Amino acid sequence: METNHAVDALAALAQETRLTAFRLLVEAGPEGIAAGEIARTLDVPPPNLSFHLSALVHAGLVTSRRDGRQVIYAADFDAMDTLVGFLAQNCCRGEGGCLPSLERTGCAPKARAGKA
Amino acid sequence: METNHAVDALAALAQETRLTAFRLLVEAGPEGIAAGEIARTLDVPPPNLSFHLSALVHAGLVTSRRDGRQVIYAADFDAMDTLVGFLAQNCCRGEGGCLPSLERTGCAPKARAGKA
DNA sequence: GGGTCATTTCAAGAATTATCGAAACATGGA
DNA sequence: TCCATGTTTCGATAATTCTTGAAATGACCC
Repeated sequence: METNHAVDALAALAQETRLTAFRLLVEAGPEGIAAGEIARTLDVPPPNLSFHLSALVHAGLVTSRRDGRQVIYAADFDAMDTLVGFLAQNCCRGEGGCLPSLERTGCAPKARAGKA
Repeated sequence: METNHAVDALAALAQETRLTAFRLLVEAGPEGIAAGEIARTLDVPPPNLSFHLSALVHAGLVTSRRDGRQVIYAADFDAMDTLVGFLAQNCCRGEGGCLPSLERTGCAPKARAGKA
């Protein structure tokens, strides 16, 4: 991941409405949520939300597809993995155990017996 | 980690000069680097860099201490761990293995035999 | 086609953030 | 004390981003 791309992704999440929307999409899983429902849940005017959602799409963190009249947005989990991976590398340069928080989240790769 | 704090930390890293400076500080380790040296390395005017460094300090990602005439900045690894942990939780809600990239970085907690 | 719902685009203004040069501040040494 | 060095603060400007309401687009149903 290049620095520029990382800056874009970080900037996309560095805004309250967008971060909250993204968390909502992550919770919703691959099925995603319609734009209107996000707007209602977050109590954000639709044009405003549309602006922020397209920022997330532009940053590659979210995908969109049309379903009838609705537009469904969904988190791109691979992109998030890439971003977290980038940050991890910039946090500890590969020294094992430098991200102890990950133990609590359970998000790290499954432990393999004997591997250090 | 509250959403607001996460937004602050993300915003701090969502700028090229700051992200580059932070990577430099991570590479330098706990000993840190003097402000002037960072400015020279990044070829950024000192007042400009000072502005960005204080943004990183304000976000809690970096610490500063004076050493004679110089001010030494150092990455706060705990803060970075907290941020990555926050993102991880917002990425996969605790489902194991949702951040495969971490396997490559080697940053995740050491695997424990038998633990899944 | 006409009507309605869901969403986006547009244009303008407000707010925030970044950059720059000049000046101020702090430290150490002559 | 005076000077030199390293860094920050100040003030102004430039650039970017956010918000808002109005209008446009796209899809469905009659």
